[in-house]
Amino acid sequence: MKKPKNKEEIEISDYLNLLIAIGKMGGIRRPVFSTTSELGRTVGISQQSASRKLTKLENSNYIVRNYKQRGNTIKITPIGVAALEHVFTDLWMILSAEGREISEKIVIKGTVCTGMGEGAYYMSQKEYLNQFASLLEFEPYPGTLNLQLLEDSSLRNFERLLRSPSKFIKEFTKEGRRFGKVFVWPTYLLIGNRKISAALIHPDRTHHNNQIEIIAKEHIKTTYEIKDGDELELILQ
Amino acid sequence: MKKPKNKEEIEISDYLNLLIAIGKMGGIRRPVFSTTSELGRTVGISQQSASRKLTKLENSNYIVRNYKQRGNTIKITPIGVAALEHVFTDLWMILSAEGREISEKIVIKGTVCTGMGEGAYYMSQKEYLNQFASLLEFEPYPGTLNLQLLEDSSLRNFERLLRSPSKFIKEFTKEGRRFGKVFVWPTYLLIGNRKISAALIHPDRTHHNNQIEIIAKEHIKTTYEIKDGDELELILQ
DNA sequence: ATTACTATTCTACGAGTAT
DNA sequence: TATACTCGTAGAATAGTAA
Repeated sequence: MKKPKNKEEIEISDYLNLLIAIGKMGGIRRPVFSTTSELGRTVGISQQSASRKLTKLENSNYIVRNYKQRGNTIKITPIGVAALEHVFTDLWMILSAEGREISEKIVIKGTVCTGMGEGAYYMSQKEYLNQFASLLEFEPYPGTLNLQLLEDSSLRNFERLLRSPSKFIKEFTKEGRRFGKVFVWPTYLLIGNRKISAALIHPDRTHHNNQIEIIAKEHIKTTYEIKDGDELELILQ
Repeated sequence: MKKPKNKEEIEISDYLNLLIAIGKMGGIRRPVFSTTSELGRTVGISQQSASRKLTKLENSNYIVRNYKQRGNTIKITPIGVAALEHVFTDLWMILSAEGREISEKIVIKGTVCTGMGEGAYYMSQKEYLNQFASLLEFEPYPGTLNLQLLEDSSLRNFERLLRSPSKFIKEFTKEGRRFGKVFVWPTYLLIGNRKISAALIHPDRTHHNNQIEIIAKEHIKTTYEIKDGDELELILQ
């Protein structure tokens, strides 16, 4: 029988080592098998403490686990991943800040331009659209907004973004044609003083030029009266 | 092995929030001014706790600070930055892995050299030997193999290792002489295509030079016909 | 083997306060 | 104001052990 989940507030840093240890086993992508003794040994605490901490992580919905005969299968939940990503972002921000100012947010700035129409073609495939919808908080408009990156800092942030954690949609084949994997980073698009939920998408983590593609719920250009050459900012979450 | 000192050990995760808060103020690049009350408020602890934690961070060389009339100027030291980077790298690794096994091998490379014979002296104490045996999968030979680290990457990995979770053997007193705490990291020693279970031992998490000490089941030099100057690799688990 | 309970030890927190 | 001490206490960690 499932135990009742009493929502509990925990301080992530008290559990960071344990979560990282589980993550290193692969617990972010799939359930991994371990025991409280092994985990305790790994992070330098007792079996009992590991047990207690696992219980707390479970009650706070940071992990789910199934007890097997000799141990647990443990998987970090999206909530747990989000907590880890939050720490990651903080560290990224302060470790990569150059010069004096630490900006509260990581920003990618660019000017609106017109792409080759490929974005619209791909985004018109319902397999892509459905997957994007399941990853994001919105159903994207079947087209992309292209931004040309100008400043070095934006390019660097983009490169860094490519190496940072992301969701992605799976490749699929349709009518003999292969549609590849696409990585997705949820962001906000700053338009005037409005903050629009959006996502930066990119097919490849290892290559890029200075142009990026963005999807959002609406067709940005018409909905917000944006035209080529306008400068927009993307705020990473 | 150097005579172990009674130096203050801290667990980075207990101080992560505070270090991140200081980092957000810019404390990685320059000394920043703050008070214990302000820092406490920022991370949700009391002024007293912030004060105590700052003192510990200082004693562990994670920060330096100067007391002014109404607060401190605080700067995170390279050691502190390395600790933050270590957490960052861990998170980066596990959050960016795509369905694959996490298997980034961390390697420390060095050339065999002859130590001062202290290692053999310490390792000849049965209290040490017994404790090592209980922590490791083997009963160590009562002596150490010394490696001189040459490459920057090896030194960096060693520094990182020092800040990572470890087992340790407890200090003890014998015939009026104090034998200190020693930290232990199980590793593998690569000799040709053989992978020997070994352990890196070090008396101090906060200080090091470019020489490391390794223990294994056998006397490495005679068993594997190793001589001074030979280059060996240590693979961290 | 495990997990995780209870009892006990111990550490870390914050209140009060000296400087 | 500051920092940082002492100290009572809450809760975290571990030992012992049941299931």
